[in-house]
Amino acid sequence: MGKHSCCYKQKLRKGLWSPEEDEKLLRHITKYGHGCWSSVPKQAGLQRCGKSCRLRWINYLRPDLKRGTFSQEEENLIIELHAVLGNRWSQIAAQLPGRTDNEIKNLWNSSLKKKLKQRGIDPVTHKPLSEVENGEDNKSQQPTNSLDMASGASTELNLNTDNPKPGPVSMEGGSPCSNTINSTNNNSRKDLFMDSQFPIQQLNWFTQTSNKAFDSEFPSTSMSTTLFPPFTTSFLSSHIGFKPSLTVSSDSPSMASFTPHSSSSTELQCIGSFFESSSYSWEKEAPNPIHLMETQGDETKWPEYLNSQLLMAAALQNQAPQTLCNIEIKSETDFFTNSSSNSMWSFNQHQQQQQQEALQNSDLCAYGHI
DNA sequence: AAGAGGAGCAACCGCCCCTCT
DNA sequence: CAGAGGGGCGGTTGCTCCTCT
Repeated sequence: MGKHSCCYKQKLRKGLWSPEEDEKLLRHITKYGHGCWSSVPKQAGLQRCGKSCRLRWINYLRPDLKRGTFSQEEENLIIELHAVLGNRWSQIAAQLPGRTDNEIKNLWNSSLKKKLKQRGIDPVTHKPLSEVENGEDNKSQQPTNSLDMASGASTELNLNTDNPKPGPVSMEGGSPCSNTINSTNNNSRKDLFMDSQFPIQQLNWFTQTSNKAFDSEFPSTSMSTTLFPPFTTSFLSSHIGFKPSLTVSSDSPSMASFTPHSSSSTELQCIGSFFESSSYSWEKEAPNPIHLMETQGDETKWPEYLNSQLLMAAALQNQAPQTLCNIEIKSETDFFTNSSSNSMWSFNQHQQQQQQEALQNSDLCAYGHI
């Protein structure tokens, strides 16, 4: 227990990542996948802890990340999910395509908590503050979140407790969730969303019935109506979404420069081309910054740009991101291989259509298997 | 214009769980 | 079965930027 072996190693860099480090990590994972994270730094030539590499990849370099501010719908969804799951950020993040647990956690701590308080809702219990204050004496007997409350109230909310592990999503033919919350089984709660088959309509129903105050605050954000049109399959069926983020316009000059060279266009060339063409602004820690283009228009962080490039390529490959890198990426990068569910695409279908159109209109060539 | 304070974000830390030997 | 090692997660910290005074 305690620190990992890799953390004992000396002379490991800490702090912010430089573009060179990002490039090394990106190249390595793009080419080989991450495999064992502890061996990634060595193989990639990084003076970093494996965990640090993993974190960097998950929170920043992963191509499916959606950068930018959270939409109102996303915020509302986070609030509703938090009401049920509490601070289980990874499970909440699993329901928000392209968002990381860290991102959501930061949003919650910096913004959403305050918003709820301003609206008179206790961010811990999701109950009205007045009610929480009045019930302070009985706090020890009160559940801390809605799910606990549900179990305590013997709410018959059907949930699957037999599938503790995430698995292929198959919502056709009816919901696999066919059981009830077992208040005595911690795993059932823990895995509530891990199985990715939690019926969001029931969640919505649940939050509606268990927290009237919340709905009074968000009367128009009922997920079943706003976020979730009547899908027969659960929106929540995808572990991690794959929502392209076109934060850089398709007619950006720099984007055109990302088109891979015709001669021996290897993945390294593509990535290198990207880095060279990126308008990524790194000023403080890059002693020898990669050649940066003059920013034309709004300055864009390169990961956003990266997202666009990788995802556009994926989109051009018939929305088959798993073939994007011609590699297998395991573990939390399941978005490459487990993105078979189309439900996530429904989430922002309109946006994607726009992106598709942008792709078709642009002359950007897919760089195929990078 | 400069300093203080707050907000937002990236990254680290410590712990837990799981798997392998 | 127990210990070691790796992956993952939630909490926390620290830095940077922005706004206000």
